[in-house]
Amino acid sequence: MIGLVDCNNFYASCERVFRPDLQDCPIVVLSNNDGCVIARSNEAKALGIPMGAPAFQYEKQFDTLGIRVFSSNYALYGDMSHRVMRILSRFTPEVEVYSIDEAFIKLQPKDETAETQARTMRHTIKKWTGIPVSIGLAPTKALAKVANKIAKKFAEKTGGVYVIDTPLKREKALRWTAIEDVWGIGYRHAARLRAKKINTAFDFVNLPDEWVRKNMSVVGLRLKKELQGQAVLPWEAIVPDKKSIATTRSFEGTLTAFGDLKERMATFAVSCAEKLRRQKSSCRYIHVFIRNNRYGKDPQNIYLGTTLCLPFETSSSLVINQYVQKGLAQLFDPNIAYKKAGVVLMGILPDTGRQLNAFENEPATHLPLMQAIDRLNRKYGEPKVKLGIQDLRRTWKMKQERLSPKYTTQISDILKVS
DNA sequence: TCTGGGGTCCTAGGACCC
DNA sequence: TCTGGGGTCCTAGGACCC
Repeated sequence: MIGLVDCNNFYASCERVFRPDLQDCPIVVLSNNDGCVIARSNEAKALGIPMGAPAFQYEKQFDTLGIRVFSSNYALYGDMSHRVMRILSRFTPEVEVYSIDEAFIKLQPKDETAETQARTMRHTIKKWTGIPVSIGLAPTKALAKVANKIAKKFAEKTGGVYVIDTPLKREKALRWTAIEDVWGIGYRHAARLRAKKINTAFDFVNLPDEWVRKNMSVVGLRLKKELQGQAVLPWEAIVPDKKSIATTRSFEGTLTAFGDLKERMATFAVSCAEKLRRQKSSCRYIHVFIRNNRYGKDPQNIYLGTTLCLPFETSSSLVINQYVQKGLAQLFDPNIAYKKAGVVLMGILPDTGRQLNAFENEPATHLPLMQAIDRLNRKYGEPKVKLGIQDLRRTWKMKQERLSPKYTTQISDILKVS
């Protein structure tokens, strides 16, 4: 039996763990730069705050409706996520972490049914971390997703756990699931299917294979089989290496000065390189982009981007930044107010099995230096060792006006009980 | 004034190979 | 009249996920 464990309103629930006074309060959590709403408690959903709502447009409603607003606190969410995942692995060795707040699990029938095991799991997670979860059980991943939705939607009746284990329950569940709520059906396919009078998951699985294959590719076909109870999606036992690594940010205002942009891009380059070294890989291509405000009244969407090819694989912050700066210099146009920029590393390969270059003495990886820097920065927190191009005093801060304490990862933020 | 960030997979078509 | 067959690699764009 495959289970999908999903933390309910994860970010909002994390904020609540250390603030029991907010138990029944509506809560929203904002994206980076306090831009838009990316998580809502049930109460906030009931008050009609949509996902993705721009914060500045909803300030008044937050205020009048008594909605508590938080900036994203990824130190907290990441740590809470770890705790939940660790608990899961106490119950079963087969855990596939799917996202920060979701995991697939495989449950073997033991003395207890899978359902009973799931209920114990749910109880334990709540007790040990304070995070409420829902669990859906079914023969396939896609059906486990459906079961999970039912478990969550009818929590009072299901107690947060729902099992699809008979053809009858499967059909009932599929009839209940609106087409746009199916995992793997986005708004585009949903619109096309709706136009074809395909309104539910049940309608979808009754479409002919050929039509699905032709219009939705093998991805759609796999989904159909999964919903019919035939498991075709692979089980990812280990987290695969990233195939691309990006650091991109919107700026609080806009930037026009070349020097400012250079400095910010260097920071993105260094951040990407660090992530790359963390997975013990090197990259071959670097994409650099700068863009204006896509919501502005400016001439319109301006996206300047270029992809550079390195002469050898590297994970050196120095080399990567050097090429990022080269790309930036090519792109920069002084007449544009830049709102967002980023660096994307591609052509990523593991360090084992590195391709040597016959025409270079030694690929520049600066590995010992990089490792020393990584160790220092890990040990002392906040990048203490930076590149010369990065301004040492200026630390570009995101707009985070409503950040909660790092309750679980920062010693000075730990709650004091008296 | 203010609108996130980071990913994956698939397909079609062009260019090329023997 | 009739013009092969079987591949690979790369890129851009589309669609999706959390």
